[in-house]
Amino acid sequence: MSDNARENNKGAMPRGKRAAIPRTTLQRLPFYLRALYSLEEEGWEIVSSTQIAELVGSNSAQTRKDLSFIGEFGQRGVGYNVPKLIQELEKFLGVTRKRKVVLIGVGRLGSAILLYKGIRQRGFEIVAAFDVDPEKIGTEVGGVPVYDFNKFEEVIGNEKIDIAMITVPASEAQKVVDRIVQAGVRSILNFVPTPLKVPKGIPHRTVCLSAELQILSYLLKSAKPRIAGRRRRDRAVASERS
Amino acid sequence: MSDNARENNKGAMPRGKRAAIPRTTLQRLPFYLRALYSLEEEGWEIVSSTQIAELVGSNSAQTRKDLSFIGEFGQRGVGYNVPKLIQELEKFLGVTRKRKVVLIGVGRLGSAILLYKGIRQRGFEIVAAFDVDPEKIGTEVGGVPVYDFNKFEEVIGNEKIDIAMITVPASEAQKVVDRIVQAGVRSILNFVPTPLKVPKGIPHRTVCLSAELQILSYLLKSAKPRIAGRRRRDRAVASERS
DNA sequence: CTCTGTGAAGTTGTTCACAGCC
DNA sequence: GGCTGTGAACAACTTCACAGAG
Repeated sequence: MSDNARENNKGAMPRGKRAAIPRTTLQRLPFYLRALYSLEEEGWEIVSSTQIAELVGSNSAQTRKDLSFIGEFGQRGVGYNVPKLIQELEKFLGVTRKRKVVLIGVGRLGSAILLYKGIRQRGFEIVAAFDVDPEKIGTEVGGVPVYDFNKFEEVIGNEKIDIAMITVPASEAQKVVDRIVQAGVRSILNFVPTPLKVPKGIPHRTVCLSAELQILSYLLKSAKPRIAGRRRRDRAVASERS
Repeated sequence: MSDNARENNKGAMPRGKRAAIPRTTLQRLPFYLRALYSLEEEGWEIVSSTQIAELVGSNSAQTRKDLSFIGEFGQRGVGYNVPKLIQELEKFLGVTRKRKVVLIGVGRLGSAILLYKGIRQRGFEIVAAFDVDPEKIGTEVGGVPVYDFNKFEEVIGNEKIDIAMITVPASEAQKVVDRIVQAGVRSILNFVPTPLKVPKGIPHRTVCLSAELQILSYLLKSAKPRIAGRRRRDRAVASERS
C-alpha cells in the first residue's frame, strides 16, 4: 500500500534543473497514467483536464497543476494529446527504461505477484525470485526462476537491481532488507507488515493490507448510513479514492 | 494502493464533537499501531513518542501531534502506556467491533489474500468470498467459503458488510462495484488497476502495485547513486516510507 | 531533568480566477 | 466559446518551541 507514513517531501529533488515535484503530485501521476491508458483504449485522441480528473476522482485544476509540473504538454483551447501525454508521463516516471525487479519470499502473496501480468506490461521486468525453501528453489513461478536467497549476491552478480519486492515472514524482513541493500539493491517495495529500518537514500514504500482496512474501518464510523430505498442522487460521482 | 488520488480532507467528518482528524494523520495511525504491537511484543510497558517515531520513520513532534488528535493518553515526563495506547488506537479506528469483510474474485491475488492470516488477527472477519467460476464455487479457500457472485444479495442476506475487497479482472470491476454498492456494502478496498466510479458516501481505497512501482521508479532517478564501498554513514535512519 | 500536549510559526499543497491561445 | 497554464489567495499540514506535569 503506498508511502504511508512520511508522505511529505523530504529530499528527493531530481538533479535536473526543474524544481522538485510535490510528493502528493507524484503519487497521483500513476493514476493519471492509468486513466490515460483507459482513454486511449476507448479511442480518445485528445482529452481535457476535466475528463482526466473525472476518471481519477479529482478536479480539473488539480489535474492541470499536477501535469504542469512535468511540462507543458497541453494545447490551450484544445486539450491534451493522449499518446503524447502518456509518453511524457512514462518518461517522467522513468518507466521507459525497463526497470529490473526481484522478489524475495515466494509464499502465497509472492507467488500471486509473480503470476500477475500487469507489472510486466508496464515496463517492469521481474528478473529473479528468491526463497530459502528447498522445495521452491529451482522451480519457476509465472516464468520467473526461483533461486536460493542465500546465494543472492552470487545470482544477481553485476546486474543493477532497481527494485526489490519483499514478501517474506515478518521475522525475516529486517535481515533481508539489510542484506539486499548491502548487495546494492536501489529501492524497496515492502509488503511485510512490520516496522523496518531502511538506510537513508534507499527509496522505499510499504503496502499494508491491514492498514488499508483500518483506515476504511475508521471512515465507516463517519460515513453517513445510507437510507435503504432513498439513495440520494447516487450519480456515482467519480472518485478514485476514499 | 491506498487513497491515492484525493488524499485530502473532503467531508468525512465524524459525527462526534471532536473536529475531523487530518487525512494525513489517519493514514499514519495504522503504522503507529503496528509499531506499538511490535513494542508490546518486545515487552515495553511505557514508550516515548521518540521511540514510536523511530519505528515509523517519523519524528517525535509529528507523533505527539498525531496521537493528540485521538486524545490525551500520554503522561508528561513519562511517556505512553503501550497497552493503553493500543487499545485507544483500536477503538479510534473502529477495529474493536469485528468488521465484516467479503472478497470478490478468487483468482491468484484473491486467494493469496484469503490465505493471509494477518487480516483476521487484526479484528477483521472474512465472512464470504465470491466468484463466477463454477470450479471455484462451493470450495473453501483459507477457511472462507466461495459462493456464486450471481447470488451475492441472496448470500449476504441481511448481514451488513463493512468492507468488500475487489480482486476481479479489470473488465468486470465496474459492474461488480455497482452491484455490491446497490446491495448495501459500506466500503470498498479495490485492487483492480482501472479507473472506477464509486458513489459518493462509500469510502474506498485502491491498492495498486503498478502505481507503487512507478513511484519508486521516479524516485530512483533522483536518488543519488551510492558509491560502492563508501556508504556514507548508513546509520539506517529509521523510515517507514520512501 | 524528562517527556507530553499544543499554540504559533513556517512550509507545503489546493483551489481560484484569469490571461493567453486555439 | 473552450481549454490550458499559472500566479495569487487560501487551506492543510508539519515543525518549532515552550508551558505544564511528573
